[in-house]
Amino acid sequence: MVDLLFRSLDHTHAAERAMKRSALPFDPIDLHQLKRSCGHCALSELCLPAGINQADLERLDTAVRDKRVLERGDHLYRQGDAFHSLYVVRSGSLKTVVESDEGDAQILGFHLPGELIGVDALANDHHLCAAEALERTSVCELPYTQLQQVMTEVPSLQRQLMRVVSREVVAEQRHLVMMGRQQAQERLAIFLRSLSERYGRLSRDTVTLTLTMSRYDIANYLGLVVETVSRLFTRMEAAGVLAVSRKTVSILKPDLLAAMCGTQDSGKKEPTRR
Amino acid sequence: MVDLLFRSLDHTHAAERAMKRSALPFDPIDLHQLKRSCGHCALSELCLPAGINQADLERLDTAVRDKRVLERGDHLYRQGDAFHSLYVVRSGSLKTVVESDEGDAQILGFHLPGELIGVDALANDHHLCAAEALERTSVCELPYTQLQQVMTEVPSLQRQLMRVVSREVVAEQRHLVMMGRQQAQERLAIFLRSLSERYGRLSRDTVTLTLTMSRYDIANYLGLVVETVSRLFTRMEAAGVLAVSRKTVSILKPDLLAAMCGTQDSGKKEPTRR
DNA sequence: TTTTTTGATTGATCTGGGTCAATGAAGCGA
DNA sequence: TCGCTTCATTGACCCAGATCAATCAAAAAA
Repeated sequence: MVDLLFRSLDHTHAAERAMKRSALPFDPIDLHQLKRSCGHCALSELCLPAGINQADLERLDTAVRDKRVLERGDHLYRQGDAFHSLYVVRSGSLKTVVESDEGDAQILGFHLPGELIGVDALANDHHLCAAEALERTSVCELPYTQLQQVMTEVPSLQRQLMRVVSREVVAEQRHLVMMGRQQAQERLAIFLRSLSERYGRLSRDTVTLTLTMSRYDIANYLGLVVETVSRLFTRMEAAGVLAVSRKTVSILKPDLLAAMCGTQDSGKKEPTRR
Repeated sequence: MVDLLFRSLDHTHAAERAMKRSALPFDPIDLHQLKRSCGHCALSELCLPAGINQADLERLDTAVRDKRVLERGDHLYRQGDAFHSLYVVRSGSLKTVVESDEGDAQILGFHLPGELIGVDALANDHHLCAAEALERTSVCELPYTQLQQVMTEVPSLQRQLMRVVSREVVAEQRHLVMMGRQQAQERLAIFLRSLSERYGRLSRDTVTLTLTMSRYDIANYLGLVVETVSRLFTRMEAAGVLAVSRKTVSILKPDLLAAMCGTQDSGKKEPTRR
């Protein structure tokens, strides 16, 4: 809750960091990735290239700038920054956060590989939220003017972008329903299931999740308080549904977890209306 | 909380209604509007045509099907319906609602003239929420395949559509922040101010608002219960901020209302974290 | 017109989850 | 290694807003 002096060009800082880093020893991920194109990307089916043919893919590659790498806590962009590019997460994870004038923040989402961020900035050419890396994270940068150009030439890309943006809208809607209708325990259950499912799409382990965000982040995202989240983890572990150890959470009883997502009326008949 | 039998084609019903209606006496609005094109529409600056030149506007018109008119309570589409078109509200207002398996609903938004709805359906070709008219409402239908075609020919339209979609994302984000961080009174204050501001953009009275939605709808939208909303109206009227009479709400002290939007700490120093 | 239904308001009471406070347990820089 | 800071957990208490219930008014049906 301190400095929110808008820096219009975070890019410069990132560039500096990138240069420093390349002078450092072992950083094999970076080097590999720089050579890769959308056509060879493991994420292609989740990402913009989905359903686009080979020739058009090459065209798309011209609109993708070199990947950027962020360390934990680095900002991809800050609230108020001028808009230049959309970003696709390549590896790692980020959170997007809006901060109100009063100083309190709301986390809008956690973003895993293959997911697009920055769409909110299209409305008025400024980022309305900040994007911050939760761990070492690399992203593909899509400078928007170039992307637009390619889209006019490749209609299927235009269609695909709309689809991806729509996914973003849907995710926000689900978040909204959670905030409006769900009880605390349901929220956490939904969050964990959704995370597990998204891990699954990335062909990761869907049972043992490694949370890259803090309890504070989880609580904030769920519209709760950190103490409540902590208590819920404890309770769900006691119920045998989860095994919790710090950042590592294992889903021991997926069916029970799923049951906790609905309005878990363990006695009432009619669902609460509110 | 009753019938959610998905009808894949609500269009047919609307068509029937339209025919019936045209046989009825006085309905001058309809007749006028049918003649109008995007180029002459009073909403053009708020809507898709914004920033598009005359020649391209004519092209856009080819992608806009005849307007549809809905009566209060009519559905523009239902949850689960197959996706065909986006819609722009022309006059009147609608609400979009998701209903969970458990039967309880969450209102995602209220939609005024110039606003686009249906974007969430692009993700998987099915509407994930229902859109229901709150009063007699007319919309412009944009069949998506045609819209796509025109967009490939008119890049500025493509850009503009992304901008409008982005506005939708931003609105959802604001809703989310409200649900996550704001107290009950702040939520209502924010809601009223936002409504007033949107009325202003439509050059309507920003002081005396005519609410087209019920208290239940407002409460649901705000993640509250109808009793709470009712009490808040009473309290804000007692405080001299509002004059409330059924569906008509006048903002007597806009500055006070604005002050109620922030975390109104009438004593505390640090803003609550949560 | 009267009856019925639906929407809105108000009061009394209860509770889920927030607030406050204390204690551990990592991680980290020096 | 030792403080120091940050993150996480747990307990005791409290309150904003939900629930329950009753009344009233408007609108729709009869």
